Amino acid sequence: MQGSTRYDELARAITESYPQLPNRLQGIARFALGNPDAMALSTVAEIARDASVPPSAVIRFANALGYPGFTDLQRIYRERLVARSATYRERIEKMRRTGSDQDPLLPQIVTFAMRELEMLRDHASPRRLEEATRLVTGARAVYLLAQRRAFAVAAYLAYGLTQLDVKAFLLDSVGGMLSEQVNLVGREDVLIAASFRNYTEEVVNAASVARRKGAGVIAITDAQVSPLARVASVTLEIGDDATVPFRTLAAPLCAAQALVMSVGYALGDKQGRGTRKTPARKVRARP
Amino acid sequence: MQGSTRYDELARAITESYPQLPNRLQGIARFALGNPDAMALSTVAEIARDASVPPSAVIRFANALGYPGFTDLQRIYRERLVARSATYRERIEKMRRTGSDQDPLLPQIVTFAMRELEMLRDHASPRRLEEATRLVTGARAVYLLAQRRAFAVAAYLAYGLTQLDVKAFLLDSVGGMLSEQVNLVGREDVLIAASFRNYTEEVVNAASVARRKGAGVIAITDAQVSPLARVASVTLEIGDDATVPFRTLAAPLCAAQALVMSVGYALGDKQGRGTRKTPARKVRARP
DNA sequence: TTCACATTAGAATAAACATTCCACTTCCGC
DNA sequence: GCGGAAGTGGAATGTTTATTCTAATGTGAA
Repeated sequence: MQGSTRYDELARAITESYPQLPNRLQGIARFALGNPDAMALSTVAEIARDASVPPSAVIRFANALGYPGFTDLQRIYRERLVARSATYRERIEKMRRTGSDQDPLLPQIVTFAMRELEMLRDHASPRRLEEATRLVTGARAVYLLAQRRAFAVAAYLAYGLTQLDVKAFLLDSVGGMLSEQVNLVGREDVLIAASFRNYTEEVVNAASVARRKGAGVIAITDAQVSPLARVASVTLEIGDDATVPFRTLAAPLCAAQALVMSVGYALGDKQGRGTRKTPARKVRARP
Repeated sequence: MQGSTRYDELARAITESYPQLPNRLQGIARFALGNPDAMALSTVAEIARDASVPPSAVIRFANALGYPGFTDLQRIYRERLVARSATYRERIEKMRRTGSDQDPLLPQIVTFAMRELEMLRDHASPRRLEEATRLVTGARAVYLLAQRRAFAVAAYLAYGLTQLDVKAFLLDSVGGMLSEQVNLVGREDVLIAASFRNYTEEVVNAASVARRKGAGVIAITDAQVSPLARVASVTLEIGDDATVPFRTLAAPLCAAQALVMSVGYALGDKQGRGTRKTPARKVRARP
């Protein structure tokens, strides 16, 4: 990752050219350095008012720095505002503009996966993860449910939780007995269900049934508005960036892994199977 | 820190009113929840384009939420953007002071997953992906094999390939009949096996058997030196950074998805099920 | 003091933009 | 099926906003 952003360069350029700038433009330079947020979001007129200059001076300021107009200058400030997680988004934007479907396939997929992971990081709520962890550690048994594309998530959860000696059962609908399997879920149990657009009806229905029976339901899904989230007790949401042309499973699986590891830590603390560290290390070694 | 911002309230309002919203507006609601930065900075036309709706629908969306126009709605998103960059600055400050890795769990996992994806991108060989694709498209049937942690990869491949009308069978060892299942693999078939450290013996053995019987074997594994790679016809390797303290499934699954999509393109071209573009788009829509 | 030239303010203009309107379609209750 | 209401897309509209232009003002050298 590079050390200096376009904004950093701009700020340096303003500072350096400041002495050569005409009077009025110096005033704007001071304003720009001191109010980058305003530069990003205000209109020329507003900035002019706040910096006590006429609007045209603001344009001339942009010109003096080598930009064709204020709009181009403002772009830098806006970038900075969203810079905290825009790296992969920008890359995707660029791919769309250049229309480079000719990139090798795998780098493309990796880029989209990265973007999804960024979304996950930004949307993730530690509180919800805690709640989910509490549900799992307090449950008599944990049932895992997902179909089609999302099935991999349930499969991983079954593996991970079983490794922690949690009683985890994969509702795999072998023999077409999904509804019978769902009936196993009782008041003291927890169901973890994963589903993404377009949401598999059976999964949503099953989650709904489990909830009505008094079981805790943890949803791993792409947005709060997903039908699965609506019937869940806790939702771990992945986030949904419309500019990503297709989905990977990277983010859902990381969310699942976070849950497994969080449960691992919690059990290590509670049951005192060794020190606070020891079980944790065990968990970290093979999650 | 205050409990809830105007943006939080807005997000909640969108989530709650979502079910009552008309179709088009639901699409915008999803976009708005998933792309708050875009909502803050883009124009109506840009948002409309990215959310695949006409511009007027964006206005109607704002109206539906009780705002006189989009401009007023956007104000909320801009507030958030400014507030957010402030707290982020604080966070950096704090991290520098404490110099600690005491991040919440999920951001940590995401960081490691991203590192793995970078490794995958750097190690990926387009040529090997092509070879694997050729094997799959030329096979009578494709068998998927993986155990324990890697099972999710096989599960995904089974789903993805089946979607493409490839005859794909998941060797799930139900009933403990793995060795019998492996005997199904014949000279004209292909076995895709996934395994990572520490390599599951059964998987390596099964791959070895399949190879001796004349079947093509595609390995998804972490390095060329893996015992699985040694018996494979083609290896898609993930790469292995020793500094990453634990593994995620992000990279293996992206590799699997690359294979699925590559097969999808190849079949689209070969079988001429529509134009060059049509099947590709279908694949991209739900990979 | 005067000329030449850069600087400036504010009006004029052009571009971008949000918003409205209307014809058309879809959906729902009867 | 039928009528009405709700939803939808796209063109037309009016507003906001950036930018340009011009006349006026300040500034420094001769």
